Amino acid sequence: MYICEMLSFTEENHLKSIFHLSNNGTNSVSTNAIAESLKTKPPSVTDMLKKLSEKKLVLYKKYQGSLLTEKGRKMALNIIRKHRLWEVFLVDKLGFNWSEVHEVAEQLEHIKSKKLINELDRFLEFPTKDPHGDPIPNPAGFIKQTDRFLLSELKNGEKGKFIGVKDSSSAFLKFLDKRKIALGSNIEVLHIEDFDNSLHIGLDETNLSISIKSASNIYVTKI
Amino acid sequence: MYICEMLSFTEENHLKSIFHLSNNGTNSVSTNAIAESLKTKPPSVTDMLKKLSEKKLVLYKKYQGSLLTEKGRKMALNIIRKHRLWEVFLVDKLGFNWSEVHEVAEQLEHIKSKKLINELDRFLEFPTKDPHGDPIPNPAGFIKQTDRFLLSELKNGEKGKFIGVKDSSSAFLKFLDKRKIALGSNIEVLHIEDFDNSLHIGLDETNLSISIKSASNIYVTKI
DNA sequence: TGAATTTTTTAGAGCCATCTAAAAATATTT
DNA sequence: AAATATTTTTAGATGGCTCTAAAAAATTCA
Repeated sequence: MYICEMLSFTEENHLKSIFHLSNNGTNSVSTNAIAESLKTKPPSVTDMLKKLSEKKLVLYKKYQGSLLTEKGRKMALNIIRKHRLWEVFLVDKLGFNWSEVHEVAEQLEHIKSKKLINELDRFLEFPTKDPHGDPIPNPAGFIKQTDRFLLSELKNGEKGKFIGVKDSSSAFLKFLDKRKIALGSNIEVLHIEDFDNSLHIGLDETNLSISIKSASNIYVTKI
Repeated sequence: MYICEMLSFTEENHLKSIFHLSNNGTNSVSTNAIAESLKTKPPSVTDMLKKLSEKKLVLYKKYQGSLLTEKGRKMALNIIRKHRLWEVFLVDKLGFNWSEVHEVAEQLEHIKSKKLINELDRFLEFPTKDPHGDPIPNPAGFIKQTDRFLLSELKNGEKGKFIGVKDSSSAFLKFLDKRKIALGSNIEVLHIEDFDNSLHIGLDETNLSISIKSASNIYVTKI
């Protein structure tokens, strides 16, 4: 029988970080980028890459960055699945705001129990998106990404439906809350300011103006 | 502002173990007993006791055993509160059997988030007992124990209501399941066998016989 | 009470995850 | 292409948790 080896929290966090930095596991990722995203130092990452490489979860060649193997990618997606399901639980069942769930989910995602996560999935009625609009991988590690654009990529007059955020920091999510920009909102680009590239947008019955920086953190589907 | 310091998993497990071995924190506990209950070795426990002693969670004098301080007792109860609330969640919401929850709850109890546990408590509608009949401490660390006896302490003809187990190992819980002995069952001691102290008991409409060992793992209230 | 036994601690080691400082490799710039 | 800058790795150290082996203290027993 195949026993899926136990990874430490640190190992799991590295896999997840590589996945996120690599465009769904397709690109190779630099050591420094991983270190920065995990708020650790490059030498620690180098050590970990060697370990993950021995476990066949990462392809690692000195000085050449690292790439997830298929096995590593599957494990990363499993952790992400857990993270996102827990986020749904926290928001839908426990009444958390979408800006509060990340830190707690970072802990919950490391709980080891197949039954737990599958029963949680059922309990939540098999959600397909987390509270930030990100897709939830299925148990086999399959994930489907909907076609999406950054709001900043839309041209004058184009319309989009807000389906996700790029930066899901608490600060940015609270920023959106304050402006009543919620997942599912329809947004129309009314005008793009030449001077600072800020956008005038129509949102439901109101108009408002947001910076280019904010607009580059908002994913939309064109409608 | 008072920041409640972060304990490691290991520290938390030691506190919990001391609590369980000390009759709710009232007795002093031997190093070997802790080691055995945590499946670790005595020298590791000695080291940990020194650390917990420095943190004022335990009163420790060389060779004299260790006693929880009030602060240590509160922290232990907080971990137990989390453990038991998660057990309720697993059984009531996710459909786990009471014999399956312990290992997962051992992981979940270490998640750090006040809001999480308080919202979970609310979501579960403030349960007072876990699936094994053990009382759930309140957020302030207050726990109330109902008057109880071991089934093995009852005399011929006495009746009790099954309210909890002493040994909540998966094996014992499955043993009870098989015999349809469930929390809340009314049990009458019909006869105590001289030869091996085994008990003939009446349970609902049926009679059955159980060993003294099993009977000393079953808590009842006299009725 | 003195010897034997048990319990507990100390000493010393290893592993994991982390760090800093310095060396090596790669990339960039002039 | 050489000099410079950046990235990455190596070397070496630390702290947390674990262990075994041996010493010390406490307890039990004869």
